[in-house]
Amino acid sequence: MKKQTTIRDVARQAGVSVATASRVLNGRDVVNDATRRRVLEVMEDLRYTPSSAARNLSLGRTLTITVVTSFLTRPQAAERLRGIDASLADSQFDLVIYNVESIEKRNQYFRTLPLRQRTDGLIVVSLPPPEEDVARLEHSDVPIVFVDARQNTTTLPRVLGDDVAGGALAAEHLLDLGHRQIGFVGDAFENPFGFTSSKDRFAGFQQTLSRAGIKPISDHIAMGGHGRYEAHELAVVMLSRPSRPTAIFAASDTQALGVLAAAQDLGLHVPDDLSVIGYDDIEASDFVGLTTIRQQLFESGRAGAQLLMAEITERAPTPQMVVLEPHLVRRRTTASLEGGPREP
Amino acid sequence: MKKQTTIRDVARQAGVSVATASRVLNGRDVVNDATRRRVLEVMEDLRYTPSSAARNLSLGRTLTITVVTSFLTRPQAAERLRGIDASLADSQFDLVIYNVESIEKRNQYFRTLPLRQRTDGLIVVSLPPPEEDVARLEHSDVPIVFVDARQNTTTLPRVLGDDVAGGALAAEHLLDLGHRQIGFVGDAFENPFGFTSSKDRFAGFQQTLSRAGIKPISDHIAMGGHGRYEAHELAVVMLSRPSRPTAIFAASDTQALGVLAAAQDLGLHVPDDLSVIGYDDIEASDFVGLTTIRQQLFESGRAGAQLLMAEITERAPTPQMVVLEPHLVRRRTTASLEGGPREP
DNA sequence: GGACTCAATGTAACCGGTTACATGAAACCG
DNA sequence: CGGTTTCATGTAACCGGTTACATTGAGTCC
Repeated sequence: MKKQTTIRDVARQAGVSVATASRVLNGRDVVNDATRRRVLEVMEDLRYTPSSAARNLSLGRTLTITVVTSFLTRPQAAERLRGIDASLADSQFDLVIYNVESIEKRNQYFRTLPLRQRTDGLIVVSLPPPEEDVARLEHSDVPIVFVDARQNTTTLPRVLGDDVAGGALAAEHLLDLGHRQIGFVGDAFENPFGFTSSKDRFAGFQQTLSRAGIKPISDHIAMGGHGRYEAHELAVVMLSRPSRPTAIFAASDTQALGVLAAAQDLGLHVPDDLSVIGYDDIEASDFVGLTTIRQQLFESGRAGAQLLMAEITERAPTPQMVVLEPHLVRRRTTASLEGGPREP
Repeated sequence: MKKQTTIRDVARQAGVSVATASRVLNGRDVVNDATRRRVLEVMEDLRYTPSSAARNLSLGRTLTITVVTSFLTRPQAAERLRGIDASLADSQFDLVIYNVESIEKRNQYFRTLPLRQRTDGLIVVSLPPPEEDVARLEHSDVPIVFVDARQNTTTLPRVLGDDVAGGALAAEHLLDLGHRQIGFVGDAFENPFGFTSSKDRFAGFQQTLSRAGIKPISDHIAMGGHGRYEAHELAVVMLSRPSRPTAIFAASDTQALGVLAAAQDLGLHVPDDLSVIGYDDIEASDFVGLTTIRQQLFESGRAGAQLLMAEITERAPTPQMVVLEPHLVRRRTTASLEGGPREP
C-alpha cells in the first residue's frame, strides 16, 4: 500500500503553498484564477482526495450524524431511517448507524456516543434513554433529537407520534361501526427498553371506550411479546372464550396479523365475524387489506433530521417538540357490526 | 461550548506525560499499576473521551466500515444490513451507511467512497457498479466486498445468491405439481441500476421448463417495474387471456403479491385456479402464506461483513466468492394441478 | 563499586488538514 | 512620489491523538 498523496504533495507539484492548496480545496478565499486551475489540475492528476480524519480534527467537526435505533430490521425503523436519510442526502453530513438489540448495547451507546469528538449530532430513534442517562444527554454538548422515544423528564427536542390519539382513533372507528365488545392485543407494559407506544395506544383506546360508557373486560385485554406469533396465541385464547369480542384493536400491525391468523384458525370470518384494526400501516398491511392507524414514519425521520440540522446550524435555543398525527386507514378487516349476514 | 478535555489535560492532572496517558488509554505497553489507576481515575473525573478524529489521523485508519446500498427501505436491504450489523457489532468498527435511490447518487458514491482516507472497508449491497468504475474499484486500496451485486468483470470478493438455481427451483416445484402452462412476471431486463436478479431467475426458470420440453409462450411472460401495482396490472392482462397459465412464477415476493391481488380481482381462487410462487421470502410472504424461494438475506450480510473483515485483518490475497443457495418455502399459494375440485 | 539490564516514563516528531498572521507586489491616492 | 489599500500567497502554529527514541533510576552481576 503506497503512501497516500497529501495536500503537501499537491502544493509542491503545483508550486504553491499548502495554504493555497487548502484554499482551492475549500473554494474559500479569493485565489487567483490561473493558480486555482493549476492546483485543481494537479489534484486531478494525482487523484488527490483529502483525508476526512485530518479535516475533521482540524475543523473540530466530524461531519457525521449518528443514528441510534432499535431493531433496524423492523419495517418501522427502516422507514424512519429512510426519512432521516432523505433529509440528510443533500447535506454534507454522513450517516452513521448504531443498531441496538440488547440492553447492554443500548447502555453502552448512550454512554459513549453523545460526545463532541464522535459526532456532530445524534438522533435517537425508538429508544427511550434510561433515566440515569437523561441528565448526561441533556448536558451533552452534542445536539440530540429524539424520534419516537418518549421520555417524560427531558426537554430535548423530539418528534413523536400521538399514540394516545391514535388509540382513540381506533376505538372511535370501531364504536362508529357499532361494536361494543372490543378486545385489545398489545405489548406488555413493562418491557426492558421502556417502549410506551403500546401502553399509550391502549390508554387512548380505553379512554374513548370509557367515555362511550363501555367498561373494560379483563378477558378482552391481552398483552405479551411484540411478535406476530405471541399475538396469535393471545388472540386464540381470547377468541375461544364464550363471550368473545366482536372487534379487536391490536397495538401494532404485526400483532394484528397474528390476530387475523388466529381468527382464521378458529374459522372466524373477518370482518363479518370479527373486525380487526392494527397500528402503524406497515407495507404488509396494504397487502392483506388490514384496517389500521397510520403513523407518519418517513415523515418522523425527516422531521427529526430537520430539527437536528436546525440545532446544529443555528444552535436553536428553544427545544422543540413535533407531534405527528395518526390517521385512520380504512381497509377490509373492519365492518359494521350489523352488516348483512355473511354469504354462505 | 467549552473546550473539550484532551489527553494533555489528563496527563497534566495525573502528573504524567501524554505518552503514558496514551499508553493507559490503549492498554498497550507496560504501565505501572499505580500509575495506570491514577490516570484512569483522572480520565473518569474529567469525563475524558478520546477524539476519534485525532486517533484516526494518527493511526491512519478510520475504524469505519461503509455500506452502500440501494433502496434501504425495501425489506431485503434492511435484512442484509442487519446481517452486516450483527457481524460488526462486536468489532471496533462503526457502520456508515449510504443509501442510493438515484443513478446520480450511485455514481457520486462510487467515485468518492472507496478511498483510504474515508473508510477502512466498503460493502456494496445490491448495487452493481457501472462498468466504467469497476477498474477504479479494483485498484482501490480499500478492501471492497460486493453483496448481491453481480458484476461479471470483477474479481473482487463477493457474496451472491444463486438466482439461476432459484429460478430453476421455482420451475421444478411447479412442474412437480403438474403445471405445464406457467407464466412469469418479473422486472424489465433493462433497468438503470443494472439489477440482474429478475433476469437470472427467469433464465433458471426458462431453462428448466425447456428441459421438460415446454416451450416459452410470449403471452405468458410479462415484465415491468418492480412494484406490486405494476405486477398486478401485468398479471391482470395475462390472466384475462383465453389461454391463461395455471401457475405464475413472480421474480419477487412483492410482485407475487401483486399477482395474488390480480387473481382475486378476476375471481380466480389461489391455489385451486392458479398457483403462485414468489422469490425472496420477505416478512409479508409468511403472513399471506405465499409459497416462495427463500434467499438467505441476513446470512448474505453476515458473510459479506466477514469476508471484509478477513480482507482487512489478513489482507487476504485470494478474492473469494460465496454463493448462498436458495430454498423452496412451500406454503399455501401453490397446489397440484390435478388437486381435488374446489369446494363450492 | 562500576558496568549492564530492564522497566517505567518523558520528549518531541508526526499524521494531514486549516487558518491567523505575515509578506510582498500592484494599484490607487492626494 | 511616498503612503495606503488591496489582493494573492506563504509561513508556521494548531487540532488531539500515537509512538520512536531518549532518559532515568533501580536492580543485578562479577
